[in-house]
Amino acid sequence: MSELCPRFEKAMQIISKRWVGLILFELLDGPKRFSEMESNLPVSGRLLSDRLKMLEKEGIVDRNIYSEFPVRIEYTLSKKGESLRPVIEDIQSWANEWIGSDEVDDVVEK
Amino acid sequence: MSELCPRFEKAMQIISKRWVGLILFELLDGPKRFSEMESNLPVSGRLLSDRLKMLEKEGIVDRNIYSEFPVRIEYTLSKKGESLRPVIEDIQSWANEWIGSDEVDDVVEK
DNA sequence: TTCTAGTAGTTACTTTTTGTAAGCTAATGA
DNA sequence: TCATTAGCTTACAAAAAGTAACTACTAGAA
Repeated sequence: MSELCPRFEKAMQIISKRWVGLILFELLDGPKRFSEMESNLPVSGRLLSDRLKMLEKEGIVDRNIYSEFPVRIEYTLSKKGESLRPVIEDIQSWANEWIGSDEVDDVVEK
Repeated sequence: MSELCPRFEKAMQIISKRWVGLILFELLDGPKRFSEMESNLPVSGRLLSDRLKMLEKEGIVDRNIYSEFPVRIEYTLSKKGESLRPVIEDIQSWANEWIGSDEVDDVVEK
């Protein structure tokens, strides 16, 4: 059926999953804790947990546990994740150039 | 709640909608007809139709009607759409560097 | 040893979105 | 009138997302 580059398809499958873009955007800024991301992003704990697990499984995000009191867990980008920086930055540039300030809270309709 | 750049959020909302990446990838190659995309991509007519309408509404895709026999309708990228080329090309590069040939048909699991 | 506070999730449940298949519309020219 | 091209609509099934309450772990206090 599809004759597209399968690696591209797989990459899109990961990156275009809902919330993944915003999670990567957060992490490009530096290590983040679960609760920090939960309050910065409009995403529920359940989905944040799902996405972080998926990204960890894909080798894009690292999960670091610090056995302090209370326990601290930080998420960071792996080398593979960090190398997505140009993608996110290009999207940011595109958005700045082409998305009008009046349409930022439009719902994307069919 | 969210303190992210709202333009970035909006851009991600468009780009990360399922199939949009693959549709843009197709159109970067040149004008395409509906049935051509339908057979090149693993997407059903209903969703292809939905996505093309959404992309047209967002000013990313142009719909050109040629009153020949039989009628021919071609989809092309607008200037706004064409300027997404770097994003798609970066994803392609990233995929070539980081997605192993053995994982291309993995399902993205939670 | 039980209590409480502070993370970091998980579970059970509901709602929304997506996907599929089949049939429908409209225009044209043989 | 019939086949062709291009796409739309409907009805239904499957998957994903949203919500709110709940659990697990640790450590110091009572």
